[in-house]
Amino acid sequence: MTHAPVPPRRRSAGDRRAQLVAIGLELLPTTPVQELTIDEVARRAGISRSLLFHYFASKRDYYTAVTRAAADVLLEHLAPRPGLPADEQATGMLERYVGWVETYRDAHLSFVRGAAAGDPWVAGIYEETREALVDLTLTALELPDDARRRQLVRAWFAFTEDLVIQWVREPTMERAELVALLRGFLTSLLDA
Amino acid sequence: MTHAPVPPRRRSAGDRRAQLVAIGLELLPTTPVQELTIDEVARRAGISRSLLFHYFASKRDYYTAVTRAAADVLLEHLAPRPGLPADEQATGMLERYVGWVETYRDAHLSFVRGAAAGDPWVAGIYEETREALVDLTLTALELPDDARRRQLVRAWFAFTEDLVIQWVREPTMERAELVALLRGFLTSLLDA
DNA sequence: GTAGCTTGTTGACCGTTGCTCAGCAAGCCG
DNA sequence: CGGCTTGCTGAGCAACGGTCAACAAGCTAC
Repeated sequence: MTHAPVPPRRRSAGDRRAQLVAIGLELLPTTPVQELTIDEVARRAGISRSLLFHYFASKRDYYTAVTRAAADVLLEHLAPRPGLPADEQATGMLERYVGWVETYRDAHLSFVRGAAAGDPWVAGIYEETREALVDLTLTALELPDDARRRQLVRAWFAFTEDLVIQWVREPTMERAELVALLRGFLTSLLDA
Repeated sequence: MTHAPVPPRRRSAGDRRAQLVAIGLELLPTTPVQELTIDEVARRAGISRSLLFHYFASKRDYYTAVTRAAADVLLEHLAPRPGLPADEQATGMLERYVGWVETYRDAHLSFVRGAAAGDPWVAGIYEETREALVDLTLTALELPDDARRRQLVRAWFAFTEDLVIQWVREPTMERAELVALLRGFLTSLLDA
């Protein structure tokens, strides 16, 4: 009698899609998005490659879905908490951002890397995410958004991203100091 | 009588290597580094795939060589001009950097993108380049380099990179203003 | 000039991977 | 039971990275 090696179950379309995206998210921390192979994902899901192509038209279609899912989780985590005074929202977001990078280090780095990577589609998704973050920040600061301000906030976010990632790897200052520094630069940038 | 379609010539090892890297550099602006195919490169060089593998052990080996070549060109362009007073060096570098991005827009974007991309080897090369730029900046400012300062300068460079790329796409201020803003940001960062 | 060495160069072949397609089979309704 | 929808598979193709044995261009040595 052999241990029947997981008899493949029939699932609803929604379930399968969700399962496949979830597998992609699990793999994200260890593998750059575009490098994960269809074979591997299908194997983990216990299905054939063909089935994956039934749900996602192409490999790109698949990993953009995974990337978008990752972006959504991040955005939701950073979303402003209602009921706080407006000027604390920005600081709160910053603190949540730092906490996020601290907690999900590798996964986040993988996400950022994959996002900036060669593939224009994935890059596009990350662009959207950044724009959304800029929107969040500007409304949190109750500032109107002209083109110039958007550019500055976006660049400030690049600064933040880089510094936080470095800081997590080698903390050269107190956590509070880091947040204060980032916060201070944002305001001084927008005042000038 | 047929037009002999470019009779393949025998070249010295050095020539071939240089030619192949040059082709990679030409392709950089239009194609993310890791996505250029060996077939395409070989075809452009008028040689067989096999020959490329004779000079580069693997595809990765090839495109890291291309990436390194691109990085070298950039570094050389930014290198401090001897004979200038120390405090003008930083501004000069900044201006050359802005000019560089203005001139080579797509190629540079492709380089940055490819550099941050999934492949750890390519990412490593870009890391080195950034570190070298940080070194250049710190010595230009005649500052000692502790870990904290390095982090700040690196993050500032991320800021600069992002802002300049955005600015080239949509100039929201005068060129001089941009350079002054970046320069001012750097000094105020290092004073705090 | 021809034998022989070095070395630039190639074509044939292999394994993997993204992707297609015809068709099987599980569940459900009549 | 027959027939319908639909989740699902296996065989197979094309493209790509990579290997290998062998050819051939140019040089030197006799």
